[in-house]
Amino acid sequence: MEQVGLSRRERVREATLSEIKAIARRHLVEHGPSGVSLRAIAREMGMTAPGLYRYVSGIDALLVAITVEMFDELGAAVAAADASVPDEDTDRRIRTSLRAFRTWAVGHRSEFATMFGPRPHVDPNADTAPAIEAARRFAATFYTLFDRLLAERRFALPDSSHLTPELARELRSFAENCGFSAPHIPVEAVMVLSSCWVRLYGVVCMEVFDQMSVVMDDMEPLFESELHTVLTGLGVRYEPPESTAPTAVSAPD
Amino acid sequence: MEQVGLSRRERVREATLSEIKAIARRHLVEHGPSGVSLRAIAREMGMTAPGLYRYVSGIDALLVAITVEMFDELGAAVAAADASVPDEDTDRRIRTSLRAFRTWAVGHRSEFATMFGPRPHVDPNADTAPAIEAARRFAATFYTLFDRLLAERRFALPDSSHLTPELARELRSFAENCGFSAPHIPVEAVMVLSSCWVRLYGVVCMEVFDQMSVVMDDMEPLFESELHTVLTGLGVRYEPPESTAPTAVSAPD
DNA sequence: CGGCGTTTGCTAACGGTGTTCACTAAAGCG
DNA sequence: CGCTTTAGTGAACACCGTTAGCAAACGCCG
Repeated sequence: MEQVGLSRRERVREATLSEIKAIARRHLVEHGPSGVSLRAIAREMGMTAPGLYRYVSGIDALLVAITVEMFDELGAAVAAADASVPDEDTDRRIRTSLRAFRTWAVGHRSEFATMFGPRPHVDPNADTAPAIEAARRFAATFYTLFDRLLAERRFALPDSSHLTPELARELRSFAENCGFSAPHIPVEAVMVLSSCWVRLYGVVCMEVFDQMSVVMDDMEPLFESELHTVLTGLGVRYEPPESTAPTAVSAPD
Repeated sequence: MEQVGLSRRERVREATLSEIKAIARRHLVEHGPSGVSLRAIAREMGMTAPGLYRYVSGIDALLVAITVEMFDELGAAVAAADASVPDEDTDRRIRTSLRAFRTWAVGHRSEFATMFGPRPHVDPNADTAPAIEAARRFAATFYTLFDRLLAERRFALPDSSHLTPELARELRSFAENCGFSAPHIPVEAVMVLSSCWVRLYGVVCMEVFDQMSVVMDDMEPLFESELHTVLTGLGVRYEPPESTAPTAVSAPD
């Protein structure tokens, strides 16, 4: 990327750090979250564990670091999908983006779990700020799309009858802290956004976390069904996914 | 419970096994999932780690065992809540049961995470069948309530226009394998059930897994909001929770 | 080119983990 | 009482994260 003004030393340093993160990432997908160990990484790199401490302050920090990368990667995947459709076709852009989210998730289960799954008892000294920032960046992708829908007045804002003061307060806090909504966005809209996100997050978690696996072997139809009702409620036209083999994680060639 | 015809030996055996599980459970809530270790448990019991292998085939099996207990406990909590309201007041029973689910979840985050969170790379030799069975038993609680709604024709079945063959197939599989629906339940109903469950599962996961924590500090209003729309769609009257301090986890003892 | 500080990586060590094996001591039973 | 089954131990192996001290390489600057 941008290692222009870096001294030779800094360049090789950056390179080994990248290698560390890459191997960590691979171990994550191959052996699960608990399968990421400094010693194993060092072994694979032909060095010893303490040496890694020159690059990473500990295993927790390493996990945070790769979490950042994964959020960026997910964001890039979604953005790429979004960019692959004509700019003015908002409806298709949204469908495509959301499907890209699910596709990435089911194709990267371990990653998704560490990004969106339970945070193990996090000790206060751990600096998770970068990961949170990365998550925020990722979310922004969807905010802009949603903003567009809002601007186009695609859906009617729900009447604020069942919108308790407490909920309104939380939604306002949400809108303020999450970075988007520079113009004062109505809380009702934030609520619609939350509700939609809850549903899609819910299906995807169910699928990735392998709930239901005993009882249902392909979750894509259920995702599509949720997507359908969510989009409809948002005033976005639903269309089934374009061919490309029903679900089967496109194992081409 | 039912240790009637057990020899003295079997009784004390059962007792130590219970102690093991109890300590494991406590370590789980106090130090997180990775904080459960056979050596620590043994130490606390005044014995050595290998001794535990007389009772448990390994740490994975122990985790499965306590997962079973946790599902039973969650099921009991929900059932107790359900039983605490007059039998004929279906609406309130449903509200109470679902709120009991969330309350238990937020009050037992580590447990919820191991029950409903991502399953770490599960090696095939692990026998998770008991946990799955326990989960099934738990789910049954809600099936019966839903069955009642269905019998009372509380809500209109969605038209099967956007019900693709694939979705229908999966829903049928769901209905067959999950044990309820002895009478042939319409797939449309199963779909409504799935959709509702997805939403509530979604909010609760978001809350327990601490997504949003940066952006929103009390998730109860959002849960209530989802509950509202879910119930309304189900033909069940929504009522706000009965006072009892907004969220505050009813610190047990 | 030589010197010298900085950076890198090593070894050794401590304390922790799961798990296996061989063994003793106790408990139960005929 | 004697024999069998069982509970529990100790030692060992192979891992893990992390710290401290040290030696070698690197790169800069005179």
